Parts: sequence; C-alpha cells; structure tokens
Amino acid sequence: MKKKTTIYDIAKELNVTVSTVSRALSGFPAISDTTRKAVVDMARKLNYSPNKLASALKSGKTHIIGVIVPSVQAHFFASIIHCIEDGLKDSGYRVIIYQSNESVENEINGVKTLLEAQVDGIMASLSLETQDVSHFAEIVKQNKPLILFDRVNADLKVPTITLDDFRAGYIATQHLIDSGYRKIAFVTTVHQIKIFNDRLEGYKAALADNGLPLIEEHIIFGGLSIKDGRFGAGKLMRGRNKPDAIIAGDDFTAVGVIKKLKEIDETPPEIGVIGFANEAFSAYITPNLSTIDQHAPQIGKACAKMFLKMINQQNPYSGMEHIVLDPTVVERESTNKKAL
Amino acid sequence: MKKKTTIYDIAKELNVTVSTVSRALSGFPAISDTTRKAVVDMARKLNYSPNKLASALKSGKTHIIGVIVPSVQAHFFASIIHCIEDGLKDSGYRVIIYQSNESVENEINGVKTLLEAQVDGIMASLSLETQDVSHFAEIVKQNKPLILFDRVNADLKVPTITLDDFRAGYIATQHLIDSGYRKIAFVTTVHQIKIFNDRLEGYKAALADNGLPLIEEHIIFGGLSIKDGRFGAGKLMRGRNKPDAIIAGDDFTAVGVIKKLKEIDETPPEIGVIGFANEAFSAYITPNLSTIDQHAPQIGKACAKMFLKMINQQNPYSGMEHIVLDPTVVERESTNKKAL
DNA sequence: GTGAAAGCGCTAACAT
DNA sequence: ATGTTAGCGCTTTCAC
Repeated sequence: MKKKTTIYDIAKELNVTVSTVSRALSGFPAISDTTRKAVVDMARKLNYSPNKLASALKSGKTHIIGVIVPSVQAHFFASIIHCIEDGLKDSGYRVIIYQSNESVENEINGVKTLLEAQVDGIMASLSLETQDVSHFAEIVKQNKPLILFDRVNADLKVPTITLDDFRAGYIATQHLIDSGYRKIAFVTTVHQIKIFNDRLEGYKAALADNGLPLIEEHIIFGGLSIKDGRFGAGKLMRGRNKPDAIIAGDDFTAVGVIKKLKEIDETPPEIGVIGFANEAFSAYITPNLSTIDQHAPQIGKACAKMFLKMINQQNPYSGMEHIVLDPTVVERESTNKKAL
Repeated sequence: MKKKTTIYDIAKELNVTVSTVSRALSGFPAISDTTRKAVVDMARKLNYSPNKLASALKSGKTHIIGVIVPSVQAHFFASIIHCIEDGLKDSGYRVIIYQSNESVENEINGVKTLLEAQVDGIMASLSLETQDVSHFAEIVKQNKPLILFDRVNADLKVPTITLDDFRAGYIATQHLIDSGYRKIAFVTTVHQIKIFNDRLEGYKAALADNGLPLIEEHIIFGGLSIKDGRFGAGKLMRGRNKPDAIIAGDDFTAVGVIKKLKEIDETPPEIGVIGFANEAFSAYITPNLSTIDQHAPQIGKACAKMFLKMINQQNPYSGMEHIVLDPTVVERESTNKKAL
C-alpha cells in the first residue's frame, strides 16, 4: 500500500510550510499567485487528493447531508432525492442515502450512523412503523438542521415540507364523484401516519360535502402493496355493500386492486380506481391508472432550499417554516366511467 | 452549539485515561469488567456518540463503501444496492450511493468524491457514456477494492460480476423464434458498452443457428428510453422490411415499442416484444411484457461477498475472479403468439 | 489492567 | 505573504 500524498509532501518539495499549501489549495486570498501556481502544479504532479476526513475533523463540517427514506425503489422518493442532490450540488453539499425499509429500528440506526458520520444535517421521511420520534431529537440537540418531508410528525419541532394530504384525499374523492361514482371505498394502511389519516379525513369531508353517506365497511385498514390491494379489493367486492369505486393508498396498492377487479370481471373504469404517487408505471398499466401527483420534484427542491437557509443561520431553527404543496389529480382510464 | 461528549469527558469523569476508555468501548480484551461497565455506563449517561471521522482518520478505515450506479430509479440497480447493503451490514460496512446519471463527468466526480471521503472500496456500474475508464485507476492504485458489475470494462483489471449478456441476447432471440416469430428486429443503444454489444452478438448467433438471415435494417442504434422505443419501432414498421418481433434494449424501451405498436394497431403479441431487466412495472403493463431477468439480487450478493473477500486479503487483487451469472427468460403475453 | 504519548492530515489563530 | 503551532477525537504502541 503506497502511502498517499499529503500537504506535507507538497510543502517539502516546495520548501514552504503546510499552512501555505493549505491556503493555496483552499483559495485563501493572501497568497501570491506564483506560490499558488507552484502549489497547485506540485499537487497535480504528486497526484494529491485531499483527505476530507482530516479536514472535516478539524473544521467540524463534512459538507455531507444524510437523507433517510423508507425506500429508494419508490419513484416518489427516488425523485425527491434526485432533486435534493440537484439543488445542493452547487453549494458543495453531497447527499448520502439511508433506507429505513419501513422499519423504526433501521431508522434509529440510520440517525445514529449518519450522526456518527458527522453529517452536517439530515432530511427524513418517516417509516410506516414510526410512532415515537425521539431518536431524531439528538439531531436537533446538536443544533444540526433536520428537515422532515412527506411523512412527518408534529412532535418534532422542525421545518417540514409536505403535501396537503387532506386535500389529496379530498380531490381524489371529488374526482371520482365528478366522474359519476357514488359508492366510494378507501383501502389504506393501519399505521398511524399523519398523511394517511389526513387523506382519509379529506375523503370523509368530500363525501359529506357531496351529501354521500360514509360507510364504515368501505374503509379497509391493511398494508400498502400489490398484495394488500388485491386483498382489500376482494374484501370490498365480497361485502354486502359493494362500492363502485376504490381509492387505493398508493399506486402499488392500486395495481393490486385492479388485478383483483379484472379477475372478477369488473375491470376499471367499471369500478373506478385511483391511487396516490403517480409512479412511473402508472401510465403504462392497463387500464392506465388515475392517480394523485405529489410533486416530488418540488418537495426535493424545497428541501434543498430550506437546508441551505438553515445551515446559513446562527440558529437553524429560527424562523422555522412549514411548507405545504398542493396535490394534483392525474386523470387516466381507470376512473373514466364516461368512456363506458 | 453545545459541544459533544468525547472520550476525554468520559475519562475525566471516571479518573481514567482516554486509552482505557477507547479500549473499553472497542471491546479490547485486557480490560477489567468493572472498568468496562463503568465506561459504558458513563458513555450512556453522557450521551456519548463516537466521532467516526476521528476514528477513521486514525485507523485509515471508514467502513464505508461507495457504490456508483447510473441511476437508482431503475429497479435493477435499486435492487442490486439493496442486496449489497444486506450482504454487508453484518460486517459493519455501510454503503453510500452515488448516481452518475449516465454521464462520465458525474462518474469521474463520483470516484473523486468517494475517494476523498476515504471510502474503503468502490463498486461501480459504468455510465452509458463511459469509454475511457482511467478515472477508476486511482482506486486500484490506492490498493482499495474496486468491483465492477453489470456494465463493466475489460481495460480495468479488477473483479467483475456480470450477466452472460451474449446468452441474454441469444435466449431472447431463441425465445421469439420458439414462439413462432421469424423476422426479429433489435432496438439498442449506440453506446459502445460491452453488455449491449454482447447481447447483439447473442442475437446474431441465435439467428444464424436457426438459419435466419441477419437483416441490417433490423438493428436500430439509438438510445434507451420510452421515447427511443417509440422512435425505433416507428422506424422499423415504416421500413420496407417489417419485422414480426422486436427485441428492446431494456424494459423502458420496450414500453415505448409497445406504445407505438398499439398506435398502429399491431398490438403485441401480434408483433412480439421482449425487453431486458424485468422492471417492476413489466408485469403490469398491457400486454404484460416478456423480458430477460438479470438476477439483480444475485449480482448484489456476489458483489458483497467479493468485497469482503478482497478487503480481507493482503492484496485485494490477488486471486481475482470474474463471476458470470445466467439470465432467464420471463415469458409473458407480449411474446405469446400462440394465444392469437 | 491501565497510563502516557505520539500521531492520522488538515485548519486556523497567532506570529513575523 | 508566509511560518509556527496547537489542536480536532480517536487509536495504538510502548511502558509500567
């Protein structure tokens, strides 16, 4: 293992001191151009690569920020991450990703690992399991920026970036009503996550506003997956109070719902189906899935912007904001009752 | 910014030295149980969190490994990363992800950033643009493990984990022939990436072995995306030598091909279509897309295993292996000519 | 079993 | 404009 070039090696070659080298390399103003050029040239010649660890240890800044998401496999989160990276790269911040896989245990580990790695800040979207959020407290205590997005928790007094999920539930329901459906069911998760509750409340409000009854059996609490979608749809369609439309907790669940409906020959839009998230595949399944777009790019951009604001303040948590974005209906075949 | 607890704080409280604390915390054997317990308790009490940076700076090991992929949005790569994490977590290695977004420039930056972050090793799958791979040489020079997977390059003398892409092209073609198609076209990328060339060679070989002519206009060199798929299919179907089946460079491209075929009323399996990758959506589009499964989980697991082997050797590059996995045909509706 | 002390590579006062 | 020097928090020989 040949040992790496350090600023000492450069200093020795040039008969200057390490501080000169350090300053020359980091663009310190009071350095003569000749010295700077000599240093830079020698650095290249010796194939020097800075040890960020040492620099970070000294300065206390790693310029790395950690992002904790349930999973990168959901297009929604992948897209947010992409936009965070994009919004941050000009400021020299790098993103490292930690997946919780919807488990609190992993999430706790994530916070720990990222903090040990001395990240300059953390952005997170909670796992489905997460109820207690005390593992995030340490980040705030260290006075490092913490931003919660999409799946948030009000117990943490930190900035948040969310979609108006009440409205998401409301417009999904209203869209179905406008399309001519009347007996609308909802397949969602049992987990007590704010966004899912909000959507449910939006659903209830839309029903009420349209003078439609709220039928308890029409709300199925289970998981969110293709399998859960099949299960939920099966249960609903076997019930004595069959719905004529189903809102699925996310697009994956919607795929399961559609599968089941096709099997029992009630292919959408005969029974209307709408999901949440606007996953990449949603436009390509048959029938095309209507869904609620959650504007991942805006969320990502807002996260980046808010982080930069926080990191540049003495106290990151002063002037804390809660940004709420508006969801949009994406109309496709699965709710197009008129086409029948 | 309240300052963090260090081992010095623990040492002071307990009237021992930092070395004792360090040893107690890192499970050094020659420490009395009472001391160890006292240290551990005090660490908890003071809410101590180790500074991995300092430890890494001293020991030269960060226990972080960098993974460079074109994009995490492709299910194939997301799945590989997941399995790498899984295979590595018991050994205490963490994974950080860097996306090249198919650009060499980003890829070069990725290597630089990861090296500066002092990762213990790098795994990478090349961007479509990458021809010259000299930016990876520095990793090898530092004697750190470098593993290439899927999109590899023979210029780098490093271990690789790939699919038998010649065979992938061959079995895709053979499957179409077996299904009754005879005039088989191929929509692929212009980029000179080994795996795509290999698939093309496999395609040619399968045609030859079955006594079918190779028609130059049947090979479309473009990009890989839904848009490129539409374009490629359009070009093929307008040609004077219309194919009766199309092999698409990946599943996204296949989606585009299918879209175009539907528009001109030649919906598969009338014209057969097969993709590569077995993306999550492939089973849900209509018609369901036949595809070549590339066994991402095995690739990920193999990467993890190989890394552990390399890191535990004096010279990581001794006994270098090239692991080649076998692809599998996933038969679905889009090639089911018999169903017509 | 525990202590003392020398760094890992870099930055940033404080000099000159 | 450049040099000197003291750490950042931890690990690790070498003593005792």
